[in-house]
Amino acid sequence: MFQPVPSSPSFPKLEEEVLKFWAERKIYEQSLARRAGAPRFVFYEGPPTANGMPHPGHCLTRAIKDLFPRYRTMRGYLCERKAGWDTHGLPVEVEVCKELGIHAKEEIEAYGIEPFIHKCQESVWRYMKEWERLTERIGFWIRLDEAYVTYHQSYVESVWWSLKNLFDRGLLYQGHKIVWWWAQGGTALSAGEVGQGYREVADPSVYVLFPLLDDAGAKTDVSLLVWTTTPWTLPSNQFAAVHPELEYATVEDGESGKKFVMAAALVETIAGKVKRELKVVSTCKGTALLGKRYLPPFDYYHKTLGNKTGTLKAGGKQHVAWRVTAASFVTIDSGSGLVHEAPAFGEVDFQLLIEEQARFVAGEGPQMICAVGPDGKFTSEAPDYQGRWVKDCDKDITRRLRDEGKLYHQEQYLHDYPFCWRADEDPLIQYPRRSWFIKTTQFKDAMLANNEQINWLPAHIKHGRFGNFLESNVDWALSRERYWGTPLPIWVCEQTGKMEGIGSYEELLAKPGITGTEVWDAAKIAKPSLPDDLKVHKPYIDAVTYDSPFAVGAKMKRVTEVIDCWYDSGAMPFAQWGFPHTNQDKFREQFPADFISEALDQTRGWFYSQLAISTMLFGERKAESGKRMEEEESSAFGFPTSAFPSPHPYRNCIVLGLMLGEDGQKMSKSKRNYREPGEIFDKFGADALRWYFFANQPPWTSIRYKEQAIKDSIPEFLLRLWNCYSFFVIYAKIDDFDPATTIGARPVSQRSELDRWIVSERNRTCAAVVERMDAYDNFEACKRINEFIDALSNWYVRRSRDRFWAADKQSLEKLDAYWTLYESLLTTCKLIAPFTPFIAETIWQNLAGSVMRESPTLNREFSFVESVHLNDFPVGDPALIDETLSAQMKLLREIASLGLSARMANKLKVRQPLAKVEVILSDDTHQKWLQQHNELLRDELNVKQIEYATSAEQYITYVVQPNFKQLGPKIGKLLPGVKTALGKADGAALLAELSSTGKVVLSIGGEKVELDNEDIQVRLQAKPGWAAAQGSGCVVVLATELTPELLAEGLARDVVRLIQDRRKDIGLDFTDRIEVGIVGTSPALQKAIGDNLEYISGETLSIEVAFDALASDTGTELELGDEKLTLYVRKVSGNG
RNA sequence: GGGCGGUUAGCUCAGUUGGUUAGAGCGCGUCGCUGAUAACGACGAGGUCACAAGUUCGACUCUUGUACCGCCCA
Repeated sequence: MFQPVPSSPSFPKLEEEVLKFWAERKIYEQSLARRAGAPRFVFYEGPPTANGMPHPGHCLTRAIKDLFPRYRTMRGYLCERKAGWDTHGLPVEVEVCKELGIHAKEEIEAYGIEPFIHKCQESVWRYMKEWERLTERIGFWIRLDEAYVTYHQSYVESVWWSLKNLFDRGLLYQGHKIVWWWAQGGTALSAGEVGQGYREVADPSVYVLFPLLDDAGAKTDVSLLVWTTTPWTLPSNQFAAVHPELEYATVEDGESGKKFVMAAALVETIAGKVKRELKVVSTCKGTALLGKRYLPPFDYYHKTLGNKTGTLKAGGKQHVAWRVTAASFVTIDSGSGLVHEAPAFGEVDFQLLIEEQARFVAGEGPQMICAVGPDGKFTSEAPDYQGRWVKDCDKDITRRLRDEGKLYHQEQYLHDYPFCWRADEDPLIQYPRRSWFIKTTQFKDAMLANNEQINWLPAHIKHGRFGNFLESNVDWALSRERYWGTPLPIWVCEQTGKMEGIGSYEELLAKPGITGTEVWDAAKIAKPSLPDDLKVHKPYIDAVTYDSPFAVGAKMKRVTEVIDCWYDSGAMPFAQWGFPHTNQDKFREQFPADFISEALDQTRGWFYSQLAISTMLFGERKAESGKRMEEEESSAFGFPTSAFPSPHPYRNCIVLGLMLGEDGQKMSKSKRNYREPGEIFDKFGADALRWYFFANQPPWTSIRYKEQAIKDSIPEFLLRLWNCYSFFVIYAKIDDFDPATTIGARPVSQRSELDRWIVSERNRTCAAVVERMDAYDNFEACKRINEFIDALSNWYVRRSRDRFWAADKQSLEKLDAYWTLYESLLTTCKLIAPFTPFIAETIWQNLAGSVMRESPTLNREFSFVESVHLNDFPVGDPALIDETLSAQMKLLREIASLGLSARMANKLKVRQPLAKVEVILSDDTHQKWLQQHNELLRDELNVKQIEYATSAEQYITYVVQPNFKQLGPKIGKLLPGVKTALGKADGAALLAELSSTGKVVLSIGGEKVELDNEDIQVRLQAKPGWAAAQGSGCVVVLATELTPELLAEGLARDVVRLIQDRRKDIGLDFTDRIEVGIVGTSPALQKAIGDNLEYISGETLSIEVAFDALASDTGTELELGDEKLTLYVRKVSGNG
């Protein structure tokens, strides 16, 4: 028999019990075991970093990641879920630095790289417990004990293998990258860090004159008016850039007579700034200026290189620097329309240099000029400022230019500029650093083609944010000059500079003349607790050298860099298995992923890194000439690792929206605008949170975290279902309905219509949920589930109450009701299991568990399993779906609703019985069916009689409208005319014509239009003066006339209500008998009570109703309509 | 500055290839039920669908522009 159900359960507490049950019975493992050999549904876990506390945003990610694997498992797939942790990278180093109270790289080196690395390794697990608890508590089934970890040796070696592969294919190269550089700390900052440090500052904005040179190289009297906001970069000037399509003007300064070139559109602006007249001498397009040479403001480089030329690829020669070039980034929003270019100190400027270099024959183009050292101070190449911090020199440089007459104008320029987020006073500078790159640009088309095949949710990501990002692909700057990361596995010959890629530690050890491994051995002896994984990390790996194959006697030493940790996570599809060194079969089974999901911020992160790496390693390689990689690797791994069909490494990707805090701001720890996940679980439970995520909005909308909304999931969904469940168990226990012992359910076809209806709704819902969930649409699926629970609770149970309360415990109708509700609850459990796994399990345990325990025989019939999550997902039986019945019931509910609406509008409360309602249908298809349900409607609407009117002209008018959707494409412009004509015509007459001739002919603007039945739609409109309500296809009219009998009945019901309220107030049991006294009533009320005495007594269990005070009760003053009365209620002792 | 997304009821959000009465939940109001009961249910008020132009017989929906918000990048 079922266990009693608490009416107001503590969901958090129930959930904890479910967690215990899952763990004890190994339900997750069982769910996989049941699918052994089944087709796989591959899920990849995007590794979180465990060195920060999880917040509600992470809950969403983890909930979605759980939902679809659970669903697919129930649908029959084998879905293994391997956890993973992202452990490398700057954020980890920063955390450790914070702890140590240091920041600069020099400080780290002073502290010692070895102990620093140890601290990093320990730090990555700082919040692991919290993460694991969150993961388990939210019900995310994933193998935490088998998690992949990016710093583990096997993982690092997989990454090495992939990098060696790229290196061997010539796809890894060294170049320059302009980075945001913290000169004082000697380190580059990541984009995230730079973003944190923007402040509005006023910088000098200077307009400098660069005298143009003639063809012979002699100075002319015309200059370029060049703009910059970083005067300190002027000594490193290489070009002046114009926009080729802009209009430029040569102007003459009215005061000084100086002539210079600037953007024509800015002449007025500049004239205003200098408060002088600028006379336009001539104009030309930007293209006309291209190639013109000028004299830079400083001659540090110009004096030696000013006349240097190089050979162009296109033929001919050109000066390498100090000439006008074209750049599309030049605008007329500010400045002069000519921009000073020092390629060393800006990313776009550097790009321009690269493009210039590409125009020249190799080696003859411009070399990068840089008069600034990594410490942010001028080098000896700018002797006037040598050793001084560049920003400090802005003033001196400006003064000097003014003194030399090269400064045309100077002002302050307000803009956002990044500062070091740790050291507020240190402005960052853009600075070139040597860096390793991956030639991703070579795979742009392949990546785009791969992307094309991915199913993105929402769809706009494919060609929007992600597609655009791929279109503007630049080579991946892979290396980081840091400490805690996967070491770049390139060893370089100290003599020749030639390099080799290394694919594993073993491969390294096999090299001839290996030395340096003792450094690790010694460290391990000194500190035996060190994880062995550290031996492939700095500083130990750096110590390992071997004999150079390129020069006798020379050693191979590792380059110093580590790699971008995004590469680590992007390598996860194979590195999680240690592929190809181990687990080649696992990789083969688990590639590519069917499903991944992360938040929007991963577009340029994990979504990209995975796609890029996979495309390069496993994509088609016909573009590459030379080596036959496919053949080579086929033999090595026993199967080709290349040319996986697109898409890979993931097929479906849900891009989650960002979650904002309660105040609409980004969630941040310091603002405290969210609650710790743990508190949410304790207060509301994981199911409430999950349902809020799944059912309140599509997962990709950015949602504002709202605690109230999480709380609302409880009454709106969990409690509503719980009430149905509780209702069932209460009465099943009263009636001894036990599926284990009660005779079996009758076939659905033999049950009542209401039963058949809810069975149909149930099967419809299952089919719809499966359809939506297969399309990764949890939002719509939840909506369907919610509608079903509503139908179950608000119609099925409500309309079945009489049957549950029937006296005859063995009546078939009653048993049908129990069986139908029982089955519906069981199916609902399965249906909601992936969404709200806890409540599903709790209910299942009681409803199915008792049968399993008590009746093995019956259980064979049901094939109950010990957890709801071991079931197959219910897909719905089309044979049990009755669309007609569904439509009929919907109409019936609408009529009831309209009736109530009409009552409300006419202030006829439901307690007041009415003689009659008339229902007018625009379509009588279901009329007969409806008439069979008059009893139900009479009850719902409290009326004596229901009539379906045939001749209804007295109540309604027929509004005839064109069927826009049908007619629009056919008659187009005539439609408004048709609409007007139909509106003006007599609707009833039109319909009569239509039914007799089958068509209506109208003349619109001289054109004849013939309409048939399909071309029009009829709407009923209630005529004023009636208590009526209209819906889309029907009108309900109330008879408002109240006879004395009806009024008396209404009063009697009022009295019943008052007595019942009173019973409740004085805490009577529902079986207690009472005596009632009513004083101060009018004759009318007395008569009403007298006439309905039997009804009143029966409803209220009164053995006597008198019009006197009762001695033992003080009485309660009440109002009934306009009347005042005093009510006395007294319990009759001995239960009457 | 560029890219992407958003703006619908007091609040949080839906709105399916353009079709003429734009929905839900919460909150609010009115009422009902009183054997699911500190629940439950019904009904209602509340919208110039951010603004402006355009395409169309017809625009919340498509196009363009503007404003504001958010994210990413510079």
